[in-house]
Amino acid sequence: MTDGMTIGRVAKAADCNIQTIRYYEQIGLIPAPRRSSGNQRLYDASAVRRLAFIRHARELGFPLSAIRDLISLVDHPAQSCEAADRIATAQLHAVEGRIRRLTALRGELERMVEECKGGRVADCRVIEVLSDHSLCETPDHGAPALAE
Amino acid sequence: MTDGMTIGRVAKAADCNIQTIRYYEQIGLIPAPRRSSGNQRLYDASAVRRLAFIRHARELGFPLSAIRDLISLVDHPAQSCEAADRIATAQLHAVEGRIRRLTALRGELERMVEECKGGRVADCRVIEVLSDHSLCETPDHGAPALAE
DNA sequence: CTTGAACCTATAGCGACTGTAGAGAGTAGA
DNA sequence: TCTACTCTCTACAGTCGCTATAGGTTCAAG
Repeated sequence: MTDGMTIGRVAKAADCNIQTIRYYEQIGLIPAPRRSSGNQRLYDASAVRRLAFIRHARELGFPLSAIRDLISLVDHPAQSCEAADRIATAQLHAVEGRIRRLTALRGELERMVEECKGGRVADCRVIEVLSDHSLCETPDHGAPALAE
Repeated sequence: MTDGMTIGRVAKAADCNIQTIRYYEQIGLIPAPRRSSGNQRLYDASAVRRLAFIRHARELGFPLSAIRDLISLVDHPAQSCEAADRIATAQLHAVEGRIRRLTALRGELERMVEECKGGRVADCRVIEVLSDHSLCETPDHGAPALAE
């Protein structure tokens, strides 16, 4: 019943689309499953769990490289937590940085939207702010560098 | 003086790297500038302003498609502000969703790092959370829609 | 006139997918 | 059994927003 699920069923169960599953297999993030006589992939329940893990971590912003590391921890649950601690701490710092930048950004966007009340574009606060960096008071000194 | 700037000077002035400028030209986000006798691009001050506008919007997380729309508004300043407001509001919602999700994640990561003091991976909180979506209280269900 | 920095084009690569084409596999009804 | 239809297969191109490289040309200083 749980054994021998086709890729479509797994995709639904793990809320992950089919191409993405094949992509994860291709880059070695999940193991290649066994095949039916007609060469179709057949998964068991553990594949669904792993995919759900990956998708959830992705939704939370972990890059695949970090997920790869986390998976190798999951696969060796008896060892010390140290590596997981390191990964999580690094991830925590990254997340904190992103929150800081996004919070500054939210303030600016709120101000823009607030002041843009049906005027004409010529007076549009949104465009004014975007045009002049000095109008924006990022508490973050350097370049916000949205990326990452 | 402001007229006839080479791409390198413009890049410095607008805090935007050279390849990116050529890329923006290629995709039609900025107009192709005139050229010197030796085929080098020569920009005027308006190009710097436009690039600064684009870079600033990018830093704020606007996708190029939204920026394209904003530019067309800037180029037609007599019309209503409504479209700019819509774009900025969508971006604001996207940013708020991201902050919510990241804040939830930060909580989990903090707890994990806290509880991960020489224990074993088998008991690791973050892995547990990542494995089971129901443990996490993200108020935001859906996709970010706009940008990043 | 020579050197070296800045510029040119064209192309490939990144991460993390998504979409397509054209073929084969599996299933349900007549 | 035949047909119709859906699902899956591989392989590869495209997405976004750049960044990097290769191999050449132009410009400005000494």
